[in-house]
Amino acid sequence: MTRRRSPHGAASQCFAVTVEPVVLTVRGGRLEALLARRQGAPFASAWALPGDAVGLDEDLDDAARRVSTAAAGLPVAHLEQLGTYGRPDRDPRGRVVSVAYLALLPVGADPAAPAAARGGELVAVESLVQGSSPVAFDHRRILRDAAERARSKLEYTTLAAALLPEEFTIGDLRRVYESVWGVSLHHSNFARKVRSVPGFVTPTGRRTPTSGAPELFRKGPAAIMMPPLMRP
Amino acid sequence: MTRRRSPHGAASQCFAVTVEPVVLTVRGGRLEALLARRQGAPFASAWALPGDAVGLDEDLDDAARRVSTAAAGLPVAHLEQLGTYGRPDRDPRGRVVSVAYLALLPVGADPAAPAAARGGELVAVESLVQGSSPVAFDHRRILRDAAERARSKLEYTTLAAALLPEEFTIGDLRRVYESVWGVSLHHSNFARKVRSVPGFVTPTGRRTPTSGAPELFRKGPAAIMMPPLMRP
DNA sequence: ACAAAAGTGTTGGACTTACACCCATGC
DNA sequence: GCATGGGTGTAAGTCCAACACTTTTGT
Repeated sequence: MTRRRSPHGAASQCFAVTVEPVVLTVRGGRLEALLARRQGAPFASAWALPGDAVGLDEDLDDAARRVSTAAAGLPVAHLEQLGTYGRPDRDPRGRVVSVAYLALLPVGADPAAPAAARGGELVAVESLVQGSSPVAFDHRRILRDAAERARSKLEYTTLAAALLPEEFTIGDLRRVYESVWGVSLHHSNFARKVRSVPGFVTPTGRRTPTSGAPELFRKGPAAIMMPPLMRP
Repeated sequence: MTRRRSPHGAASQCFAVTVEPVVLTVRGGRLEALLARRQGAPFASAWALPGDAVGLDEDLDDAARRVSTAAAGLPVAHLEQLGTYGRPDRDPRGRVVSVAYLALLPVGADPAAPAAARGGELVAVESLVQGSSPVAFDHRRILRDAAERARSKLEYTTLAAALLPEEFTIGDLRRVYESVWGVSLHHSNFARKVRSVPGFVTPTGRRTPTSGAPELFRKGPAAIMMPPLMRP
């Protein structure tokens, strides 16, 4: 078996490494991503993810948290590594290896104001993935992978609560599922399922002052759902 | 939103990038991984994954295929990206970002001979993950993540066939599941489930010349299993 | 009263589990 | 025969999709 070449020996190569967080949220009943229009070449005026170079003494996860927080203007509610994209030709300026992250932002905390000041905008994921908008580099692929990861993780984890403010109703949670999956779910069967999963939601005892006075819940301690809540 | 610094501008940093394939196979009713003992410092004589630096014009997937093929002495039956490990202190020699891959090797194709010539050995994953053997760098963590990925992917994909030669019996397939999961499964219910999933296995019409003359199958076209085959 | 939001009850179907039993082959 | 490897039948249980219906509250 070939021994590993020393990473700093004569055979060592030099790569630029960036993190590319895909900050997703739900707005207007759709899944949206936080992007910015590129100012200069290459891909001028195309949509791009808010990436940045990783610091020489910075952990990848820390870099992703730094960049996603800066882009959104507030801390994200969930952050996980998505995958690494390193095709030699993916950036015409040179060899860049990008570690993509999936980040989720609560719906209430609209990043519009702080992010807009930095040039960031929320864009419907569907329009980007379908190819109806120009997207820089391989970011269309990254967006597609991020959306698919988010969609499938709603099935078997309690991640949907990360897309909601601290307190929410079962109906809010159902609308998150409906928005991310692009389907409509049976309200009563959905509520039965959610309340039957131990630790998915915990009741606060209080109610919203709206019609029907739905009960308010918090995210519970459970991280996974077993059996899962399947897409129709 | 902060613009991305040019990867080759003044703010650009320099990283070593490696691929670290975790080559898994089943032997002796256990899940085993292909490792080599380190020759020099750091972590001399500890077990390490067969990693190597990515070439400057090489795709990450290509590098992983090259390294896993070289380590095993034959092409792997499955290769997928597992995750990227980039803690600043993970290699005392400098900043190394490693893209880990999960690779699967058929049981019949024992890499013993070709790999042993290169210093590679198959080691039981359980003994490595539990901490009873010394493991270099953060490779124990990578091995744990790889084993968990393999175990969970057996549930909802048809990946188990990648751990078998081209033709196999339902019993062979069941023994793969039992070895990877470390459980025992009901033979007849298992066979019923496998044959009910469209495209999991396709019959060849031939039988093995052994007691009972079990029918031989090939891997079918389906990649996912729906509903999944759950761990007990 | 009416609309909106959520809880309850019930049915049938899909799937799983466990167990018992039968079939084919090689020795 | 009989051990080995596999296939079939069936009953109990779980879970879920679909539907109708009730309750609570704000306007």
